[in-house]
Amino acid sequence: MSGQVIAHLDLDAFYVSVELRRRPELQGRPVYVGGRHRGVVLSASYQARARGIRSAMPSVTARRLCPDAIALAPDMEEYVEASKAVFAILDTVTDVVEGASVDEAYLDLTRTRTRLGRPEDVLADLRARILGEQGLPSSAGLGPNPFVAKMASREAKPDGLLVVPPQMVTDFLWPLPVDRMWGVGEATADTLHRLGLRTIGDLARTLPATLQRAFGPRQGEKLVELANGRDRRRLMARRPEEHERSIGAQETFPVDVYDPVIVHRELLRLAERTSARLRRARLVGRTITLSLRFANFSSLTRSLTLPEPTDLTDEIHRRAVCLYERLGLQRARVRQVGIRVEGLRDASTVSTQADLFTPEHGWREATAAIDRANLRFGPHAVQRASLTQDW
DNA sequence: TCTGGGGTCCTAGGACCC
DNA sequence: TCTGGGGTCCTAGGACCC
Repeated sequence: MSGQVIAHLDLDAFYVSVELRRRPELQGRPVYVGGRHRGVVLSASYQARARGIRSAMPSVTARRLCPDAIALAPDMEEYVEASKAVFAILDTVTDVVEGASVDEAYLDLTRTRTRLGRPEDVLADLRARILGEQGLPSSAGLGPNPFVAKMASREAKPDGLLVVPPQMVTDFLWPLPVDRMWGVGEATADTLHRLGLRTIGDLARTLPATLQRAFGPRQGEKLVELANGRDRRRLMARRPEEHERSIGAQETFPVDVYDPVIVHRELLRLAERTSARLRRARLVGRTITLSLRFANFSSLTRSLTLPEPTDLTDEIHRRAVCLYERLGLQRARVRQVGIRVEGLRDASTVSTQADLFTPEHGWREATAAIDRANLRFGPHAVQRASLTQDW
């Protein structure tokens, strides 16, 4: 295990940085990218953060905190393009680039020294190229494993580089507050605080059995391992979308909805989005999950597993509606609905023979035609009639 | 007009099978 | 007369990440 050299590279305020490339006049101002209606802040400039704006904060709260901040609507296509360009730069350094999301990646630099020189110089050069060629600032961390590299890049932000040699790992980690640790969210932090544990060092020195009682065997052990700077995970050379285990879509209504007819129609839209993505990825899935969030923010999920996997809009929609109807909701105020398909397999491994003798056959042909038309003429060129009606 | 949308992984109970 | 044990699948929920 020893001797690994892992880097983590993370683009700073990614969505905002992409926007600033094309609107340089906003540089230095409090700017955030966020959903407009019932949305949250997706990315905030450091000037906006100085005014208290944080990602995942409701947009209305951001506006209240800083009325003169500039709010921008997200442009995901642009961000995905920028992300691809950055990954192309990372690919020039090593074969082992593990994309963790659109704006961060792990790189294995264990074997690049003879070819490229010191890892910290490689990283400095990468950051300079990403800034020079793409106009995007980034931060990077270097450590003996992915977790330490990630923590290092986090502490290096913004626009920094932090190297944590193996013998410095505990000196680096242990003074940090537990809630800064990757893998510790709000719920875990609350429990740790109740146990009197405030720093990662406190956590590292706690008996594993104590943590396993509080968090379960796996999570308890994981916390102790990470707090001690140990992470045995091996990187995989791939993009995040290359190992998808589920595909889904969800939508929050502009206003809470009572009418089941509106929910049914939204489920059709979501089934269409989900199944189109399945087909594009040439995947089929067996388990269909319906999720609901209500006005009071409580939520539930219901799922069912089909005998054979599917990628058909109609099948997914029908099952989702069935799950919804089975709940027997009366006058529920629905805030959000979602559909997710899991148990994914390569579509080519699944026989479609049976379809030839079932009514589904016609649907498969029709669906393929709709997908082709939408590819050529845009996503909404061909839609089911019930989606084109007004509410 | 508080609280998105895309995901991953873990837990836990019951069914079912050998 | 109490009634094993393990593995896998299914379902529901929850924590976490960006």
